[in-house]
Amino acid sequence: MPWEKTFEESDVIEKTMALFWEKGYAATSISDITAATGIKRGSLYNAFNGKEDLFLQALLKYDNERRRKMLRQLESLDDPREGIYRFFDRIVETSLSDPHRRGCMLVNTSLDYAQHTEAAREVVTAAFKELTDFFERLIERGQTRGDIPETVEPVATANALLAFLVGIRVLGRGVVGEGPLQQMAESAKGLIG
Amino acid sequence: MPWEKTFEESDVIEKTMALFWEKGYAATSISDITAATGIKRGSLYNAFNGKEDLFLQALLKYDNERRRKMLRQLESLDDPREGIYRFFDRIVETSLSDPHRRGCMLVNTSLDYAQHTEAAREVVTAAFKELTDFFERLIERGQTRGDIPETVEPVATANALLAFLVGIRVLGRGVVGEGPLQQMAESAKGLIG
DNA sequence: CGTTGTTTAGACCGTTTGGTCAAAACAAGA
DNA sequence: TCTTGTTTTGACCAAACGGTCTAAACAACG
Repeated sequence: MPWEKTFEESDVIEKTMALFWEKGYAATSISDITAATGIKRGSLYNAFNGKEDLFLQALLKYDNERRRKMLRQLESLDDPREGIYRFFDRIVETSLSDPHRRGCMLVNTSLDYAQHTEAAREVVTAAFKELTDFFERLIERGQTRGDIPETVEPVATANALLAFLVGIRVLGRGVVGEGPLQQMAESAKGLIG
Repeated sequence: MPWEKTFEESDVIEKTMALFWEKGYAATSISDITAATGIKRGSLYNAFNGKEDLFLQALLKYDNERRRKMLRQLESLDDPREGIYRFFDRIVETSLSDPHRRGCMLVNTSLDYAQHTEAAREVVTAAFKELTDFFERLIERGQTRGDIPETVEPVATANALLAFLVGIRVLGRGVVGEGPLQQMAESAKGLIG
């Protein structure tokens, strides 16, 4: 008896994500979303629970399809040090190649931390936790392989790399150009020799 | 013939600054401002040119009374390396002691770079330029005094310190606690030996 | 083909948005 | 005290906000 939806929910979320990513939560309106997706207002509210829910879905999609995917790829490399190197190369490259200068949606959201739902905050917190764990793990693996000096303290360095990541992604939104961004990435790599 | 204003413009800007600083441009409404200052709507528009102008004034006030003041203090120290050390100690301390977790208004604004007026963007750009110049200058002075190793490349390191600054201030808004923040500051100091 | 249960469309809701305006209030100079 | 030029006040504006709701459109089942 039912009737299939005429749109793919994940397509809507994908386009919605692009909006929240670029303009942030407060500056993105429901009308922006209906305009960008072609979905009519009523259908949107029939499929989702409102703006907050839409944002959470978008954030989860970003987290799954970008952050998680990237870490998975880099973790599978033979050389762990190379994993961290490539991580920062890709961060800089991604920042520069995006014409909209959207940066990283998780970093953007972390700045408005207090304004968001508990659910959204948990996504951000977990994502950053997994990032430092990723750095820490790769550092330790690099040390057992002899590629990374034993003088490098894994936990502290992982936190420092996180700071670099956030700094690069924020400044990459427009304040700073290609040169400085690359220098920052080189400094980050320098922390693990 | 005139009639003096019954409020101090700088007081209004001060309270307005606190709002924009905490919630950002888009999430702060004119009603928020009239509520916080007690100024009636019409008087506000009589004294200022609107929301964008209000934000610019607030940003300038922040830049002058916080960033400029801090750099001036630290630059007058005898030991330039100590200047950079104290800089990061104060950044962490300031981040943690603010119950509202507002971070740095210039950093917050830099994330919404594209959304702001050209005038506001110029303030941010100039502020960050002066920050890297500050780091660079202190590094060079530290090197001529023999306190900072000659192997430290002033320009690249200045950019790296800027990345740390931004990272610490963003993560200090809530995602991360005291321990990691201090570790990041220590890593920043570590860049200049 | 009619019933059933969902989706769609878009008019509609009250509230809030940034911004304006006319009239009243006012202090200082004449 | 009366004029003068600015400030204050609060009502007012159109537009946009997030969200609701009803009626029509629809595909699948009996």
